[in-house]
Amino acid sequence: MRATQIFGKTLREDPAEADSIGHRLLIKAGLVQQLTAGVYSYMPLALRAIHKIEKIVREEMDAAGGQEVQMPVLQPVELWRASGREQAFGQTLFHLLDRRERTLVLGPTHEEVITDLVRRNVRSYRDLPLLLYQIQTKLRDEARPRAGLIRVREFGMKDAYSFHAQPASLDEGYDRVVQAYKNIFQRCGLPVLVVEADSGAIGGKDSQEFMLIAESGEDEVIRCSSCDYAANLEKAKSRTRPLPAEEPRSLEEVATPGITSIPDLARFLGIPEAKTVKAVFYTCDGQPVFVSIRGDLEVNETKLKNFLKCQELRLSTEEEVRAAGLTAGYASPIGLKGIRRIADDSITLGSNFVVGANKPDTHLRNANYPRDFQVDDMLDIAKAAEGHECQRCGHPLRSTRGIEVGHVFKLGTVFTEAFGATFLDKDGVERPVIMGCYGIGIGRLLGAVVEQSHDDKGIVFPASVSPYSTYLVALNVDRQDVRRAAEELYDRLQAAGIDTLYDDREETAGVKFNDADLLGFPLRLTVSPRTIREGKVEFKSRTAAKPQMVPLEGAVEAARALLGGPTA
RNA sequence: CGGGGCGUAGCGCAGUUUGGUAGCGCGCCACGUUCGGGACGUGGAGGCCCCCGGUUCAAGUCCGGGCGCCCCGACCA
Repeated sequence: MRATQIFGKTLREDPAEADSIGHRLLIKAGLVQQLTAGVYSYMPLALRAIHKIEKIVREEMDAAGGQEVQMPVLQPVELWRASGREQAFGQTLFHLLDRRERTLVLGPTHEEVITDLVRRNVRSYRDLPLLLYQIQTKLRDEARPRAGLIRVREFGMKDAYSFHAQPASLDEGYDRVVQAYKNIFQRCGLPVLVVEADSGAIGGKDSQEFMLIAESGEDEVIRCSSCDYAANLEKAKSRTRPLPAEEPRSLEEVATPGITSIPDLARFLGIPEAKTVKAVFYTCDGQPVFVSIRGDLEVNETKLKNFLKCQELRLSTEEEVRAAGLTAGYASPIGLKGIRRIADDSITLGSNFVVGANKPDTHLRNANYPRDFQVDDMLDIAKAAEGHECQRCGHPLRSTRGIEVGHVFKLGTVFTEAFGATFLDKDGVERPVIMGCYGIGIGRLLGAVVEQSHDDKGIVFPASVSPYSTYLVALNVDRQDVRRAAEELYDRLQAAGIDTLYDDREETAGVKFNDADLLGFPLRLTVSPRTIREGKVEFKSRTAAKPQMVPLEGAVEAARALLGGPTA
């Protein structure tokens, strides 16, 4: 492709509405353009990168035994009512009416459609296992699109679904896809971390996310500084350090005027925050829930929500707290009645805690579970945090941010039971098909690559996903000898299967070199009066500090060797 | 949904306080000079000042309403 002909060009100035580095580079390099919030057009260069990513994805999915299909974006809402996910997705699900006033939705994902498809086509255990995948546009009316290609409302996604007769087969298929994903990210030049993940309201058992560690990432990842434990904050567990054992003392009131927060309370009484028990009030689908947790910890709302199995979980309003007969700031699990009580198991790791007295300006010392109060349920609902101990090895945990580029789930039979997708096993018994699902955001992957791989001059594309492998610069294109040498080299590169963007514009050297750096293809070749005088061409790798000269006649071979074979 | 910011040429922005001919830089077109890290000169094209309504002799500017975009938070199978 010639730079004089390509659609789209680089920007000289930084775009105004780009926060992350990756987003800024994508726009400045002219790769993508926003149409409306969270909706982007892909320019020819970006699309070439996307196609290369998709090729890698297809190769690895096929190698894992996948078969590619394509399912509709337009879907009847009834499918979503059948699975219960019209509610679960809520406003994120795009709805529309057709001319006959039938409600359709724009697919945010395809579990419903694929399960329906499998129901119609799978009868016997002999039809299983199956791994089906597609690369299809997804639409989600996100509350807040942001960060360029990272969170958008319309995006390309590779989604795959596996179907099995036995749990062991699911485990095996799941592992195979995980390996395929590792291969895909590695081939795209992305160092990803596989972390344990929450599977959401309608999830199954195991779930893992593939995270690119990045400052601009939306997710918080907790990982061990020593062993390989890593998890999304939503899922992460940590070991809570027990407090030194003490003889239980008797309960006594203490005046704490105006002290309503744990930090104030600890300071006022001269005790560590861990010696207090914090009370947090939630409203779970309209029902109040009283949560107790050791004062040095925070509630992990995802864990709590999963346990309560509710649609909506939120902090209670002041009115709701009052209506439940509680005194905000001084609420107590002691003597509590008529409200569901949940506690984090951290309250057993210590004794003689300070808790609220359920009357203003007063707390109680020496509260001990279960001597002084009981709860309905006790489980791990604590948020892991930097500095906590790893539950596997005891070393300190670290917190980092990450971009989720892939997510895999063992769904089990949640969907197949809802849709009646069953098969007959060897014994002639009808069973629900066991299911797994696996996603990779294609556009997000491109965004992640750029976010991750750049320097102060621009993008540094890994060769595997670079729009072109080679940027051929001709300087002084008005000179016939330069023009001829550059054109000839361009032809030879193309004939050799090396995909090349040929900068034949009448621009100065600075403009061309800066664009070459900004676009970040792996190899830059320069033909100029200076080089052809010696019968040479200048080679510069995007990551190399200095260029080197290569004879013109050996240039194609040298490029091929550098790039590791044909690249088109 | 709560909080904040912004809508003026393709892009980045000034002008709005105090109403009076719509500007700057980059980019774009033409010609000339330049030619290895975002050159220079001369000439030019390009505007629904987000939209609707109001006030006024006069509105980019003031008033009312709406829409859009961005950021923080909530939310995010």
